[in-house]
Amino acid sequence: MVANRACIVRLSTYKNALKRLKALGFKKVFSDNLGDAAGVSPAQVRKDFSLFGVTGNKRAGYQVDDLIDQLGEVLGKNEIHKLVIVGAGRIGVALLRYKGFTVGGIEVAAAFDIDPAKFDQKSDIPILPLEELCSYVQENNIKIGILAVPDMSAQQVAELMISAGIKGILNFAPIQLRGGEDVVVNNINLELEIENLIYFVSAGHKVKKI
Amino acid sequence: MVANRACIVRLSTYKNALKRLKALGFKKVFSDNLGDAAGVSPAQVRKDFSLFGVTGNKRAGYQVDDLIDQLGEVLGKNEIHKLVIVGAGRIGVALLRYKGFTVGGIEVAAAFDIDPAKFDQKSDIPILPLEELCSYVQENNIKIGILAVPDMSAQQVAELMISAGIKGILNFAPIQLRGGEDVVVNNINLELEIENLIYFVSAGHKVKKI
DNA sequence: TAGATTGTTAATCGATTAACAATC
DNA sequence: TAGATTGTTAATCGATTAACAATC
Repeated sequence: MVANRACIVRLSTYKNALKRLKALGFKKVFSDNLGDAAGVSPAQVRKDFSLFGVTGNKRAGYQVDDLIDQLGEVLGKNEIHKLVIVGAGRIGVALLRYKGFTVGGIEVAAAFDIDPAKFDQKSDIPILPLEELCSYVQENNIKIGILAVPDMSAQQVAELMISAGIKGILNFAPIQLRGGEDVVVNNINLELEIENLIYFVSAGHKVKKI
Repeated sequence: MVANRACIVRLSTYKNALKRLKALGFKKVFSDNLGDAAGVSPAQVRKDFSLFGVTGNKRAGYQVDDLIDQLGEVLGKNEIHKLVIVGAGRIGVALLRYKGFTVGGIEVAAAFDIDPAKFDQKSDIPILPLEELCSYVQENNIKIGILAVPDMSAQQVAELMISAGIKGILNFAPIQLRGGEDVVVNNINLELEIENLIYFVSAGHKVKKI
């Protein structure tokens, strides 16, 4: 069996849960604890691990530190990954300033915009002209980009990113981006999430997870 | 069969796609077109519709306007829904100012924070003290809230929201919120999304959608 | 050792797809 | 009418869960 996105998402969730458990002083955990913390069944936890050769000790569960490390290995998170933000509007800038990334081995290298008023070449994380995107991405061997531009230009800018060599896009525009064979697009669509809440909150709809 | 979250998400996606098709001048569509626009199979489109009694015309496809209306009805989006934002940090404020909501029948009524420096009672969308959350939510009969506070206080603030009567939470904190029987929690976890991209972009992993 | 928990296989469950009769 | 597309049923596919042998 090949892992699907849902499974990889769970691996990340386990890792996050483990970090919190570690902060609470846990030295080892069982599939039971982890399932609880991640909101899935213990069988699911063990199954996911077995797909990736992540192992523990029969009868003795998993060593927290060791497990975090194994999961980081699978997820490619034991190195630092650089990314760019395209679009320095409200969302782009909020992400630019977001401190949470640094902890997780993710580094925002630079942002890009077309509006000269946004440019800020000297900052720690510079905001550069969009024309420089291509050369910057290539020179710094960046593979991941966050797309936070208005809907109308999203597809066009996405193509620019892809032509520059970006292979993974986190898309904030509420459209179905046409990527390409070897490009992964994950979407964050706020309105859709809220619409979804409205549906499940409205009278009488039974809640079903994920 | 009862619809699951994935199905409801698709209904929203169809509706968004329809609005774009409408803007392009389409008067009617076929399950084929819609599937393309939403990135799913035509059979899936028809199946989803049939679950909710959304119908078209044999041989003549679907009238765009009519379909948007039917979907809006199912999704409870033909009225305006108010929501509150809890936490007026970077993300909270970015959402506060986000214009996209107004189009979609979603209205941000107010935001809340504990920091007096953030208060702004006079603005169109006021930023109020957290202590007023409960009475505000009850007086305005609000059911949906966006949670954008730091991780450490997220669970506690969520419980406050729930006790005030909030039934649906869009959670930006990277933790598994313990909600409750009749509370729906949707999570947006930026780091997790990026981690996911890293995995699929890293050498040799085959891409599988959703 | 006895008891408990893993890792894995088999069983179940649910969602997607294919196919086709109905029909405009 | 003939052709095309819906709506729905049956078949397939995949993911989750249950169960249990292995074993620390």
